[in-house]
Amino acid sequence: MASVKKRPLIREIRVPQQARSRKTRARALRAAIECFEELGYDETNTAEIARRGRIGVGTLYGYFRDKRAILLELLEGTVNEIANYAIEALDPVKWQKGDPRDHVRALIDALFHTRRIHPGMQRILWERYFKDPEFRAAVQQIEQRVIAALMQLFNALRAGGPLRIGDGATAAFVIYSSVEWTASRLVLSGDEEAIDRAVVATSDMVSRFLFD
Amino acid sequence: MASVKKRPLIREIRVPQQARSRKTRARALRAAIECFEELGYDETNTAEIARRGRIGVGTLYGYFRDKRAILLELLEGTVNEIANYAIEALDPVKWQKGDPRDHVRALIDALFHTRRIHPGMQRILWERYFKDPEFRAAVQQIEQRVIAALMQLFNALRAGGPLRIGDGATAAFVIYSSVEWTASRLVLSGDEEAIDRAVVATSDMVSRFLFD
Amino acid sequence: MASVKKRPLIREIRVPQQARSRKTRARALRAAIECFEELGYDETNTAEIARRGRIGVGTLYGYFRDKRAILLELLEGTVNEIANYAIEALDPVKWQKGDPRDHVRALIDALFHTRRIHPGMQRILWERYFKDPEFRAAVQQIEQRVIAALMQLFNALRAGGPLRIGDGATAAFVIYSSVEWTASRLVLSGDEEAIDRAVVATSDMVSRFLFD
Amino acid sequence: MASVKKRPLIREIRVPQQARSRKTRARALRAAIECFEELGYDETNTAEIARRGRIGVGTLYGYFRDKRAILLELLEGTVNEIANYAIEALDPVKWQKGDPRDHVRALIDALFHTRRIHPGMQRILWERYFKDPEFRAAVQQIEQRVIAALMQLFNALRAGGPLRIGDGATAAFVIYSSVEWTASRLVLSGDEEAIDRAVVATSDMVSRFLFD
DNA sequence: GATGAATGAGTCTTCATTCAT
DNA sequence: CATGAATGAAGACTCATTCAT
Repeated sequence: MASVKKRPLIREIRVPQQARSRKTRARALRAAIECFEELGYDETNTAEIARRGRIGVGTLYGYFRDKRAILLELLEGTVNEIANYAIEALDPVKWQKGDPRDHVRALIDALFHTRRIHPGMQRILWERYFKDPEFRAAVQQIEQRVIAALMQLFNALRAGGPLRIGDGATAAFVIYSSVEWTASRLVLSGDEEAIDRAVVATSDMVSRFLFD
Repeated sequence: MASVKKRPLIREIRVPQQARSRKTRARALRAAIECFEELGYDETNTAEIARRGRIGVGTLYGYFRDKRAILLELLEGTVNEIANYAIEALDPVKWQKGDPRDHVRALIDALFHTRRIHPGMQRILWERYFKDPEFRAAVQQIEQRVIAALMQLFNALRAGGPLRIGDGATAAFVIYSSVEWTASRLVLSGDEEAIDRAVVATSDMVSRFLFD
Repeated sequence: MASVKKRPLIREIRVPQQARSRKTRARALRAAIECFEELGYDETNTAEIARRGRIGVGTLYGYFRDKRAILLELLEGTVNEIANYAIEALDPVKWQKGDPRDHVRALIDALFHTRRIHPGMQRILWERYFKDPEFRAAVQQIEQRVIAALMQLFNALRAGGPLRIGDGATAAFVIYSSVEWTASRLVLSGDEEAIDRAVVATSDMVSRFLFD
Repeated sequence: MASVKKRPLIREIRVPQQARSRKTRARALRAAIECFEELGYDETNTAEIARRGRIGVGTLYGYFRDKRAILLELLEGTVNEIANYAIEALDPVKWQKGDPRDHVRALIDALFHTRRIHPGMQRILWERYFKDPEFRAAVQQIEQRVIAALMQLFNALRAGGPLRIGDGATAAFVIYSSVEWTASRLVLSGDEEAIDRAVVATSDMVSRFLFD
């Protein structure tokens, strides 16, 4: 069995306040990430997470609604982290100076190389994205924030000179999905040189799409 | 089962020659696609496939090694179909006449709209892609054929005038993954107008990357 | 299950320390012995064992790796028990006094009558012996201990007067297998008088073989 | 699942008269013996027998009531063959001349060495003996014939000089089971030299039991 | 007569989740 | 609070047997 089940749940989920409690919860998450990475989500059972976290299964269920909740917390954290990074980097103020093409390059380079999350989690992220509508909706909401930031940037850039794109929203989406996917694919391949080459190509593609 | 060890006895998989047999197998596949679409792969059990196909579970296992084999056949068929379509459309001969930008547009339009496979299968395709290394390898092999076709086209196009891209292999990969992913995402959304807009934007992006 | 590969995840087998746990495990074993006795090994399913033990199937699998492990524990225990009894009875010190013929008779009498294990298990023991090479090897190792004890006794007896046998190892094996088999056959028949008569005959046969 | 089931059978079993039919049946038996030998009874499925016999499964069921019937025919044939051999060799007329000890030796030698049946079938024979009461009863009937022959021989031998045994029936049973089992065990071991040594020891044991 | 496609009951085993201690 | 023993529903897969062709 796999995902997205009913939850007629009443159980109170503990929100750790004490230092010790926070630590226990963190241990659980660390153990979970280790398991998911190594084995995948479905292949990881809660007993294994508890064992590696040196806690009881019951304790696990004290901190998380269910197995899926652990994954979602991990995954949403990751997605948000990357999104926040991108959004910050897309701040129009930062693009006022210098060649926008260089900014494009720098951002894409960062996105392609900075893998804050473990590659195993990357795999699971996409797997769940297609499997779990609720999770997909959550991710899409985060993605919308990035796309909105892109559109704001486009508006700001238009002030400095015309962009080649007409429909900013669609352009933002296309650019976002292209970069995201190419990055994900390359992370899975693990080929560092291929990543470097792809940074160049992708930056060129995006810059030409936008600027000249 | 009865004894000690698991069966090394190789079950013969029935290869249908007779009309009746072909029909049974087809019924199984039709039922499977229906289930997978509606419920997802993991959530579909073999009994349900059999029931919808109006066949016995045993019959199912006469035609397919296991549940996974059913999915793989369906998925590989789909991936190949799309790949073959693209490869044919990328035939340099066809690009000799007319504006290459129009060819780009036409191909992307076709890829974004023509979804021969049910969108539910599209979801499962990517889900399995990240979950099942063996399947991933199979898909990547097919993808390589498309990328090779792209590179051949680039070479042919260079004869008619310089391309803006340097590293053809990387450009092909970047274009391929961008288009593929944007298409997949949009298919899932099901928003026809968004697809039309994305066709324009994606075509522009690719054309500018390649040509001017 | 959900994904692609079978579980390399090693299930931890519960080793009961607490009183409650010990009781649960014992209940499982008692239920298993009852089922095996009554129905035979292959004909017993794990659900039936669980039902009779008033425990969940899952609980069963918490204490035993699989169905076979339950049987092996039961069987090896039995075999060992009998073997240990025999080995102790074969202690040369005990044979120093009295007529060796009487010792032979007493031991065979005990072996033929003392059936600590249920006769149904006896049947399964031999059935598995021929079916399950791993189990057979385990039993043979235990048998070797008895045969070794026999040989030591022979050596000790030679001190008190010559034995008629030459090759001690072969004689030990022949005696062992003769007694073992005759006992097993008679247990199955359940005919008490036949057992008594066979004790006499077998003792005579063995004594004459060894002593005069 | 394994053995001894209900049979509310009505199906007519074909008794082959034609030469071709006899051949087909023989092919089935040959294939079955091959499978049983190689894989064991439970591990052999009817499809495999049919495949190796180059006949259809349906055909198989035309000649035999069920899978078990095939085994029983094979097994009973084997048991009878050995029993008949022994019975013939126990004919008192043949023991009139020469030292009875030599006859004992010769017979045991033959029984230990002559393995008309494949050793794999030997294993299955005992496995089924303990598993299948109906088969066990059939075998025991055959065994009774051998034991009866033994008793007749004893009576004849008493004419030529006193035997050491009192209860002929019990002695016959004990000797029979001892020899049978030792032979079976040794066949499984496959150690030719051990067999030779055991022939000597067993003959000595039996001769001393009977004669001096 | 021969065939082999079709059947579906039956089995072991896993694992998320609960709750008594 | 923490624990981990207990649970049992759920699922993939096999195979003896039948019967339409």
